[in-house]
Amino acid sequence: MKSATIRDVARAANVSVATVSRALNRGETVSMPTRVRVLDAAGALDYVPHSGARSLSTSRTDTIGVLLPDLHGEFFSELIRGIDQATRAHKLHLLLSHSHGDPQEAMAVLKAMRSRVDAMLVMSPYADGALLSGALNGAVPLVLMGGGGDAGAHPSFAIDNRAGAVAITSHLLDAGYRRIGFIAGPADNIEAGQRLSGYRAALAARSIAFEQIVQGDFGERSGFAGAGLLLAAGPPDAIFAANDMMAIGALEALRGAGLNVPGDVALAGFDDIPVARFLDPPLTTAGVPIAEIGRRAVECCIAMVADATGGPGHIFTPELVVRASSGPGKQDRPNGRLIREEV
Amino acid sequence: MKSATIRDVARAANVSVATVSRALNRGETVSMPTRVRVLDAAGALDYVPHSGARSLSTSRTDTIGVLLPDLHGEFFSELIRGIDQATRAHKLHLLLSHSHGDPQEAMAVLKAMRSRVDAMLVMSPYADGALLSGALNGAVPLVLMGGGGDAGAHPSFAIDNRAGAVAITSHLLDAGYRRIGFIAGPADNIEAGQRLSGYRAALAARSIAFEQIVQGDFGERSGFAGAGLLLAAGPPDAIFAANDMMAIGALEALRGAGLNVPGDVALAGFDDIPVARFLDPPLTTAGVPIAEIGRRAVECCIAMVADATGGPGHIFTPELVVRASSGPGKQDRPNGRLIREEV
DNA sequence: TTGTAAGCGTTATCAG
DNA sequence: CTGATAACGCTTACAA
Repeated sequence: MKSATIRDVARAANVSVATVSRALNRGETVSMPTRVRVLDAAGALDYVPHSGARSLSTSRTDTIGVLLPDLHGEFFSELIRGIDQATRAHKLHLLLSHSHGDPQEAMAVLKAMRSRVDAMLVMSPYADGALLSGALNGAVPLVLMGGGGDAGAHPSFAIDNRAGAVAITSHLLDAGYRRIGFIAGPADNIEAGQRLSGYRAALAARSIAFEQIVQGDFGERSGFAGAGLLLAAGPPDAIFAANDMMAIGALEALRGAGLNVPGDVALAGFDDIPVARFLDPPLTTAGVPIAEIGRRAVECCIAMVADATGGPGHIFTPELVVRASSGPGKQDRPNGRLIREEV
Repeated sequence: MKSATIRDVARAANVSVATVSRALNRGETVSMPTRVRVLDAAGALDYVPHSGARSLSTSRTDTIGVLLPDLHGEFFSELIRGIDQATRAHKLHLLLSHSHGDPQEAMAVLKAMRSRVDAMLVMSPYADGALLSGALNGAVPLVLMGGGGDAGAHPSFAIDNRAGAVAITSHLLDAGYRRIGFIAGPADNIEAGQRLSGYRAALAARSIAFEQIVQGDFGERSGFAGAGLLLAAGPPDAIFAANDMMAIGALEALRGAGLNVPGDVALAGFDDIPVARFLDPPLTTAGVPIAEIGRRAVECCIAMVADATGGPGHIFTPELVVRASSGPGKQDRPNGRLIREEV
């Protein structure tokens, strides 16, 4: 069925298209009777304005574009949920895309989205802020999420990864663990770098010499492999994975090696994705208000569309979430037996 | 920076706008030199076509609209990933929204999206197919995912929930469990209903009288509560949750009650979300090719845009995925001791 | 309060 | 091979 246009409605209601437009939008000056006629006609014809035509005329799209580095896993699921909440609350549409971390692809996507959105919300964990700005070229406001981009030029909603990693590492030290291995995130990922730096800083602050770092990529699989490497190198008594997904993989590896968590090796992650509390044992992690970051960033987008400044963004400080995976270590156990031996 | 238009490019390249358009699109008939001039000018001006204007002219948006009942959890994360893969492969955009299962809201969203997309991909687990078709009113092709909608009128990509539930239940029976409790999904959810029906059918087929059903809503929390109810009613020796999220909640409840899985109570879910294999114990479940459903559905959308029919859709048969959570039950254990007593 | 008409940026038709 | 020009559907001065 061919869609009705504003002309059809005008004809049906016996008014001009201008009157229809006025009656349907901010009907400043339309008499009650005509307004009713128009609304009835529009309803009867099942009229829906052509958004392209409208955006051509108003140069607004009522759409926020979102570019994420990935869509995999609960972290992004949460983030999208927060973003969706906010866009929906403001009756905006959500155009979603991702770039497997490839800057070239990210630029291409940004250009492709540019004419379809009022603002862009980008999570780019790489040092490509200039590229992104270039692709957008000031055509639409840009709001950043995560540590990447050049936060000076654009509002940025990020987390204090370093502080979070310091908190986790210090917590493990406080709990008595001394040999703490670290499964790092992707090498060129800014947030991953900050977490690594926090791990190191916390060790240095206590003059702990033991430091063991393996490379991961934020995926479960790499957590599994990373834990394997750490174990092979002489088991640490705790493993700190730079995100929860890798911690899940590490947990699997520890289990596979017949090691008890936290009895033999304690474990901690980062992000506090929803499933973290349902692991066995529940995972100690750095809690990040994932959905809220999305919400706030969208609201900043909206503000920028309105007044072009939109405010400064915000850095969220992760909250230390202690669960059983970093419970009492070996040295605290009664009579020193390994828990797994008791099974 | 004000965006350049096709006229700016035309001026810069010393040609007409028609030539620019031809050179940039399927440039059937543009001489090499002019084409180069146009491309250069477009590049220099950082020209990006105004998608609204284009869609006004071509009556295509190069966008697929996606409406999901929810965005929460790994199931939808996976689904979106599959959808995104396909849209990206075809250089289409992805307009995402959701409707907390509220049919009225779903209709409103559909109407709002209608003029912005070439096709709609809807997962509606409720019996509101007619409403959806009504909201769209034939303006754009509609492809369904999941059991809802009226699959007769539109291509539908769904899973055989009943067969999956029969497979899980039969597997539990084969493993020696006789008192199998069921945590159901939302009452009005069609897929949930099919799973319930499969559970019952499998019990009936073996003439098992024991049947215990509690109401859930597909969320972790309801799985936790549901398991609590089942335990209070006299512990079953196995629990089958209608999806993995509820199984995760149930696992938590069992753990909290000091029960061993599968030693005291076996557990099974449905969907095989990625995290299922990382639970402890890994979860027995009905494997559904979540991402593939998304991909295939998008491809069907594309086909429908092209030739208006797009083919019949597809019913996927879930695969029984047996993991440790439904391992040997009590009766198979050496000397009949509860495993948890050994701990 | 209502109507007329000028854009908005593209594509496509039709001449040249 | 290229250039005018008419849509496409809507909003918004400007007139009436």
